[in-house]
Amino acid sequence: MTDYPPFAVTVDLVVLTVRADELHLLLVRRGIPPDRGRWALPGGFVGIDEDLPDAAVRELTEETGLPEPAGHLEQLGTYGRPDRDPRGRVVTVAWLALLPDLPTPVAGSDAASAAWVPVTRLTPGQLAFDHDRIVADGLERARAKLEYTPLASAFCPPEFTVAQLRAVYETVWGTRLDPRNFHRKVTGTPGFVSPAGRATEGDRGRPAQLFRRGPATRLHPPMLRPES
Amino acid sequence: MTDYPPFAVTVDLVVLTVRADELHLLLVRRGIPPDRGRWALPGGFVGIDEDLPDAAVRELTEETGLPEPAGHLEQLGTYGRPDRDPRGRVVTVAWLALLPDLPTPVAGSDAASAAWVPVTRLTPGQLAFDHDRIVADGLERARAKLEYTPLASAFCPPEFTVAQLRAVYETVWGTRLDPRNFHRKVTGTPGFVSPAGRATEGDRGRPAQLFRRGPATRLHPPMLRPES
DNA sequence: CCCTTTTTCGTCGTCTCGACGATAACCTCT
DNA sequence: AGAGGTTATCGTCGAGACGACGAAAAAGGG
Repeated sequence: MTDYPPFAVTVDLVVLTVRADELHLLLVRRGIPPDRGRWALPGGFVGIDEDLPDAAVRELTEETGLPEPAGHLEQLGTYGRPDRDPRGRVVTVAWLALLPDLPTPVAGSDAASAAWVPVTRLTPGQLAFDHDRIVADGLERARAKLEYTPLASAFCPPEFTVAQLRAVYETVWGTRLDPRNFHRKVTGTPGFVSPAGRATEGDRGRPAQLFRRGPATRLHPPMLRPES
Repeated sequence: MTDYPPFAVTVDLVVLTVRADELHLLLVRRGIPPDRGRWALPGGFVGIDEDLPDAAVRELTEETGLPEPAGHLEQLGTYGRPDRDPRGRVVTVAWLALLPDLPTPVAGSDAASAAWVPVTRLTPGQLAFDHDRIVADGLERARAKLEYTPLASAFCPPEFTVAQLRAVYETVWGTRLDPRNFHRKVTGTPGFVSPAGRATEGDRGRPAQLFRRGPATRLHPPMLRPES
């Protein structure tokens, strides 16, 4: 190993959630150089004996303060431009996490100042390193995955209504969907959701049936987002 | 940088092509330990000042002997289990390449023994390191991408017929497709292919129109593979 | 000239989707 | 209690896409 170029390897997390009908991204304010004081993706160095998914889960639980990641976590991509980190050659493995809106406040161990930021309020050049591009890739991946997977339910609590699921699609895609056609599509696609048997109470309007995530891993046929 | 765990970073390539109505994978026989003499994915270490896509393109051109990668190259995923390489902590960034059938023989600089192997002849445990899993992920990615992108044309020469494109789908998916419906779908999807104006000569049957790749980057609606 | 092969164009029933009407089942306010 | 508002759920209808298949066009080989 002595004659191979030495790299540092990190994980960075694009953590998304839907709250108040807006798509939010988890950011931390950097407490150490470089880019001290700027907003960045949560992440950190991978341990020398640590597997990559383990490192991602560790960072996620540390930053969100949650014992168990209830949503979805998948590898997004690896970014390693030679000049992306002034400290040296750092390659980062980026991960995409989709979480339900957390009742727990965001306060991890080493994230003194972490915050949910609406993605509409992100401006180019705002984030440290190449995190702008990583976020853009994560958003595009999330939007695309809603089309052909049932992953929208990862943004929802264990039991949810069709309207909550529709709100996820509308928020992530930034479009409006017809409630009746959406209901037909969701309940008609086998394995998308399975009825929980119970219904909501106390809200406005007619009570809605509660559903859980179905066993399907893909949507056939896919839920296509409206064009333009 | 001195206090961060040192990693080695490599790139590995899942290079696919279609020849003789079979999907083939490019493999090299390892000339050095570990796993000396076993088949493995082409790849190598990333230079300390080298960008990741550059390293992938470099390895691809070295192994295939082609000056220009005519097909398609995209990042597949990163694999970094702590025990995946006995030499130490090696993280590899895997890439997926789709190439037309090469008239050039496969003979790279440092690949004394490289070969195209039909994917049907791969057996579990045959490849070095964790390359079995990387190949499986690459195959699934390629099969899925044919559904919603026009990437099947990456397996074809610059000018091709509808039947050649259909053969790609049938070979990669391992299914049969109706020639008439496939023709309607391909020529009816805007931007999938654009007519080259010329036609084939000398083959059996009616001459076929030649097409080039169209400007579309996605297929709307997607080309769904038949179920089961 | 007939047969085979392959490409290309049509047809028809089925399925899905978008646009919308209509009804059901709750709430709140008076 | 009843009226009105709000939301969920079910139906209907036409347009478009798809699978299964027939048929014509355009070549080569006997």
